[in-house]
Amino acid sequence: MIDLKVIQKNPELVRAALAARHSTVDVDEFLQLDAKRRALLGEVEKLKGERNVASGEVAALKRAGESAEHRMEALSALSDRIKTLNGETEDAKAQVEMWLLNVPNIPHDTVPQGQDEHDNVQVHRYGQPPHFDFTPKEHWELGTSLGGLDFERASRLAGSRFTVYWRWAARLERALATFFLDVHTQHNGYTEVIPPLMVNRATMTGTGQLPKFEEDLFKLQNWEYYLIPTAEVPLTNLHATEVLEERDLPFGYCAWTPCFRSEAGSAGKDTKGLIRQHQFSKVEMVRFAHPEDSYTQLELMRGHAQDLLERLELPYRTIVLCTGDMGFGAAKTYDLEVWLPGQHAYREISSCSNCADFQARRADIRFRPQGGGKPQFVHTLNGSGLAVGRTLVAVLENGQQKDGSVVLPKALHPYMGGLEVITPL
RNA sequence: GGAGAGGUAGCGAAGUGGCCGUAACGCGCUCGACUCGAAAUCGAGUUAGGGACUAAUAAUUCCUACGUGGGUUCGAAUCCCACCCUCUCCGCCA
Repeated sequence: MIDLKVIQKNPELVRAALAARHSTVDVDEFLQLDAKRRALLGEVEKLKGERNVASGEVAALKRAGESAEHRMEALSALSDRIKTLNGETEDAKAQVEMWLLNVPNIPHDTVPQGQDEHDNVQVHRYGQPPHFDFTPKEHWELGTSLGGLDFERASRLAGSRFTVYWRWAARLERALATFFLDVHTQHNGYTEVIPPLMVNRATMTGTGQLPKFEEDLFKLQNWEYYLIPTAEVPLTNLHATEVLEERDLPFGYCAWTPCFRSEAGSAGKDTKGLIRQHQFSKVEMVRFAHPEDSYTQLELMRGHAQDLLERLELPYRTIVLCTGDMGFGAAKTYDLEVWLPGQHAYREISSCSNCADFQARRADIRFRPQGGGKPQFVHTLNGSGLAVGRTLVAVLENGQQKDGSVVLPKALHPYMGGLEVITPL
């Protein structure tokens, strides 16, 4: 949620920012709505003030043992008027809030202007796409023939966009996640968390999934619970409504959780393999930062994600998303794209965003300045570190040999019980 | 699922229709005194959100908030209804 005061004082800035994101939100309509709200509020507050004074007089009369009947009669009409006007004010306030909840974040100055993913800018690159003296296979072929991935049984159990992991694949998923968590907790100072995988509506609103993106979520029937689409949701909301201490900032949480996404609107996209699933696992990093420090923290967190790929010897590139391609809550986003030889393409494996105060404002996460003073909103950041299923894909496709076996990166050997090569059953 | 108790500031807690929300009292925190320094002690300060007026996130002033939402009333932390959450006991259960 962006700051109401920013829109009031600097509507031009907001208009420009929204245009850069192709948002169709109408700022002028909002300004009228808000003006109406304030006019109503001023009036109702004035009347409430009158009532408070008059009620005090009634109390004084009664204490003095005098009759207050005629005053009370007059007040009855005033109270009715307040009740009506108060209702109108509440309606106006709800409209203003709903508008604000549906407005995307304002991009940071350093974000490149652009229409869509073609205007994203590469900022970093690591490694070279490996050369194969045979035609590299795609991961679903490798995973299936090596007896690890089972798409057929998964679709029988559930439907499309699900996978059963057998044997080495199940172990590899667990190994990757454990490896990621170990690096985050032992080298990068993250605190490991196991959060709820189902959360309520307020939590989903806090990070920006609701009210705008309800169709992307799985919701339980007869329960006001949603399955989390990413651990960003529970981790960020861990401190909802809290006032943190400035000296504790910055700090970070990490969690390995399943993620559930309806993938509404991506019908036909990535229908084969592990790339786009209704259920996938991801290790997520979330950071809480001081507003003055959050872009430094974004670089740091992007480094944490990059480091994992380098430890796994996987070639990748990092791009900064342009204004037209950024997510709803982000002020700036880096995507890490890993090279997939089977697809002969770079594919997203991590997304690291600074949401600035956008989520903090929704979830009401503040910190108290050390010298005293009013609490301020913190800045929240989130990043994948990393998407586990997609990393498994990258490990398979990059490590494949001509005979169909897969050589595992050294960093994983201890996590795979010493296994170095995956060979057919 | 059954029975009971509770939800008030950073924490604990008092308050059962107006004199109690700039919220008693205690703890914590901040500043000051004492001290070589610290502890202890003493003193002062310490909720948030919104509106008006402003260059101001300054001063002033007003409104709102006692779990959430309704209701009764001239007036609700206090009375009534519904819901949420926490705790205790019982039942069930990985």
